[in-house]
Amino acid sequence: MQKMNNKNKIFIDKLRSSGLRPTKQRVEITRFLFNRKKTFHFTVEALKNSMNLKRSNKISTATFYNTVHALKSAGYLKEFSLENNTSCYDTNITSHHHFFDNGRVIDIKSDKITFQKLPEAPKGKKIKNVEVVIRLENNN
Amino acid sequence: MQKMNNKNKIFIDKLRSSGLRPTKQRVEITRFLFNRKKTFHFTVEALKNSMNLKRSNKISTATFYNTVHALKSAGYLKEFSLENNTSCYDTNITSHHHFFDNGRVIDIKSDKITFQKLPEAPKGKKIKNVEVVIRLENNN
DNA sequence: TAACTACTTTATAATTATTCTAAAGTACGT
DNA sequence: ACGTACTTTAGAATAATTATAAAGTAGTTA
Repeated sequence: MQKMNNKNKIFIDKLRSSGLRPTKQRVEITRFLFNRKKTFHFTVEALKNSMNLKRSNKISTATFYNTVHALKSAGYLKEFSLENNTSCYDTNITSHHHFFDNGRVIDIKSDKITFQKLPEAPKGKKIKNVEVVIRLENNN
Repeated sequence: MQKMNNKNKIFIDKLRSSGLRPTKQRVEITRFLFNRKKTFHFTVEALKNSMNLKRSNKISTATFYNTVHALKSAGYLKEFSLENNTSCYDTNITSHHHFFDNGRVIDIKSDKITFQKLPEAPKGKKIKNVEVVIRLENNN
């Protein structure tokens, strides 16, 4: 398909290492997700709406879901559940925590939270990761 | 409706203070949830199946959802999202944390986790609560 | 207690997020 | 350029949840 120009190399590499062929649609999605200064959070539905808004040739829902899932399985995205039972994905894959502020999600750098005490894992198990959610509300 | 015998008084009181009339169905659901030694976790679907299994006169889905929502809004249940984007409710409303072990949820007493450092809330906001999820995996 | 009214229950339809399906299209090794 | 396995797509299917509206009930009032 499209030439493997340098512009897309890193996105194509992400797709390949996620086990996906770099199709036109997938490269565009991956570029949209990772070609930016700051990491961000998104739901698949929001991603779809946002990308398809300005397109005449819409990318299908299934392709969004497939691509996001593969990127997540490969470790390029982190997934977490929102209050309203939808999956939210984070392009920030470094270990970190979150503020939840009425549906808005804000990153907390890992070093902002440290533990004095943590429980042992039950026997036969070990800790895979520790995630903290700090729920916020308005003052007074 | 049914006499306000002592047997059901505490369940009826829970319903009343949740803004619900103590109907037969609601009292039965509330009794099922709170008439036990240990707290537990459930999804609405699981609750419904479990209670309706042994009943000839099934309680409708809507009644389960309505009752659980009201009890949760009144603070008698805590809600959290599972990985698979379904709502899980906890009859343990004391502050505590959770192990997530492949779909199984295990309580962690609040005092098993203490913090050395926590971030400030953004300006205009304050911390409502802090929830920790420790994800487990099998050894080696 | 009888009657009334607002709140409930219920079956079923609607909705939302997500996954599946199968036909038409495309990447890429040969 | 060819062929095959992988993709895209629209639309159907599924799962969890919420909405609807008709029939039933709680609780107040007479």
